[in-house]
Amino acid sequence: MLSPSHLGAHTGYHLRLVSNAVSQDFARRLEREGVTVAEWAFLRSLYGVGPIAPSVLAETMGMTKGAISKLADRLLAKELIERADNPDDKRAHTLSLTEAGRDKVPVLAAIADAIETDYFSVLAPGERDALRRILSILADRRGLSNIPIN
Amino acid sequence: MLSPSHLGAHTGYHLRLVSNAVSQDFARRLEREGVTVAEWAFLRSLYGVGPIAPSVLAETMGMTKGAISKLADRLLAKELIERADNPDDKRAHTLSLTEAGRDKVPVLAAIADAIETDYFSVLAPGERDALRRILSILADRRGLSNIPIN
DNA sequence: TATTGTTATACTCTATAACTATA
DNA sequence: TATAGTTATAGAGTATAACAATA
Repeated sequence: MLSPSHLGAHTGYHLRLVSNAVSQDFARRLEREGVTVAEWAFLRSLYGVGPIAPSVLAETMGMTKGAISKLADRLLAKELIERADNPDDKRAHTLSLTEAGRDKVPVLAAIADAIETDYFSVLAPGERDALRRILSILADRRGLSNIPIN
Repeated sequence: MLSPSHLGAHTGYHLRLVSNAVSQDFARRLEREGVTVAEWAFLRSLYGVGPIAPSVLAETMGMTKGAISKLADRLLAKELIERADNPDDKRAHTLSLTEAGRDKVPVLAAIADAIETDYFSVLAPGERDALRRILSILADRRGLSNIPIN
């Protein structure tokens, strides 16, 4: 090899470039609503379902129990979620949205929708479909199902 | 709207899902060489060019001066870069690769190449081209040129 | 006064592991 | 012993701002 490949030679570089821009913009807009991207994913995961154990959330969100605990602490402090004891197992408990949390989800979803439009409406419909299809191929191949936070 | 859009409804979600997987795998492999993704980008930016001022690096890498200072401190400690005074301006100085740093870059580039193959060779050539083209459209539209770190 | 660069502070996310309480 | 969850620690990234030295 004559010279080591440069940063832009890799698809992953371009992927991160666009992904980070979208995520950072999303994070900035969510910040005005007082939540982070991780908190949005957490709240959305709780929306429309019954009380969930932290361990289940850790599994579906691809985070450790410790990370879920910290996130839950913040959301409890913001009174967007609430904790309840599990009567069957005194070690365990469940998390669910408060009324304020339930009200918040559609507001946050609207922000996510706005980001989608702002960033991806420059693509022709066929292009956006192609992007989604290619990303699905890559995700499926790796068995990715966790919720991306960064 | 009947129900707030779900996490997977947004292209940005799928973008982060794949981008994070690639980056985290890349970070894990770089870790064995004792560097982070940010350090790789830093080192590659210094490769093949003359001594560079931290402020210039901050600009090209899209990081603050403070972040560049911290990165530079780590790379100095690892003896992969060196600092030199600027004789024309006593406030300023420049950064450049040490011999060890120059030797390291091709090794790290090979890791980046391996990641490229591992993740993206599942795509047909036309698909990979389409992905690169679509990402370019999105990056150009936003004037993105910074080096993505996450 | 403005600029170069360092340093300090603070916050998010990540990972590991020690720990408590209960099973 | 094993499991549910919390808490502690540490590292990497982000951002803002105070600061020293020099222009």
